[in-house]
Amino acid sequence: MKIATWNINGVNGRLPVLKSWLAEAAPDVVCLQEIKTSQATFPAAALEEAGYGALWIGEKAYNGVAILAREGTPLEVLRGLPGDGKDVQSRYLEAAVEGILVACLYLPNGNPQPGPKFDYKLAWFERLHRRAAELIKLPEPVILAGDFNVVPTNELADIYNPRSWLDDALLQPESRAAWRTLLAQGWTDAIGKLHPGQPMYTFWDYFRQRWPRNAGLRIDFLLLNPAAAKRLKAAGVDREMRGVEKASDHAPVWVELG
DNA sequence: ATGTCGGCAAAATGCCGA
Repeated sequence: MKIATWNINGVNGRLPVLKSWLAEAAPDVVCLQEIKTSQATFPAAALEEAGYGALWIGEKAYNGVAILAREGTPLEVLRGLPGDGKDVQSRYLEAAVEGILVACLYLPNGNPQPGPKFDYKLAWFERLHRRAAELIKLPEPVILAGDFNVVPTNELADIYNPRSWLDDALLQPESRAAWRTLLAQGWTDAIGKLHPGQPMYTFWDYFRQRWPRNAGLRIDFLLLNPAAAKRLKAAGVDREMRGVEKASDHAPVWVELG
């Protein structure tokens, strides 16, 4: 069973790219972030034609997440991250597919920092800690998948060169501490586990020729609870999707569970 | 500071967020 996550950066503008990747990669489950569409304008019919049922939380122009499943619609478990009734941004969705609980998340970027956007990022992270602490206890496989907007370390595995990113919210000590607190609950970073020390970048900024220079960051992750980690067979990044015409600035990341 | 995208409002250009 193949489960993927992809920050698609606009699902409607990216539909041809998404459909060609679905046909090629044939994932069973896909978590999408930054669908950038209102609830009513999500391309559900086109994805249905491509063989995928969908759940989604839209938001006009910004954010938005979706979970796609081949052969049927995912069963919704939770819509929105608990803990702040005033948070109106569409960033979190949970669904069950073939016995696996999948949480699709788009963690706030947090720039500029310091400031209210960075405060929102850290508060959102704490809410995620609380939800994840419940999920990791479940006996069935659970996967937290998405764009976590954190570069865990300055190592080459996570970033080509931190120099021009040192003031960025993605590299701040507070963001990294929140990341480590999450992992310390017992989650397995699938790519880190199977490709230790390798530069498995998932995002290349549109600016400054960063894709041609492979000047990437690793900020999209699939985190597995112990039941899911036991079944981990393979993991990878579909880098070639960053090089196509009209590419998203992120590439798909996937795991294969046995 | 800059660079480049997607989406949107109100128009072929500027803004926001990333």
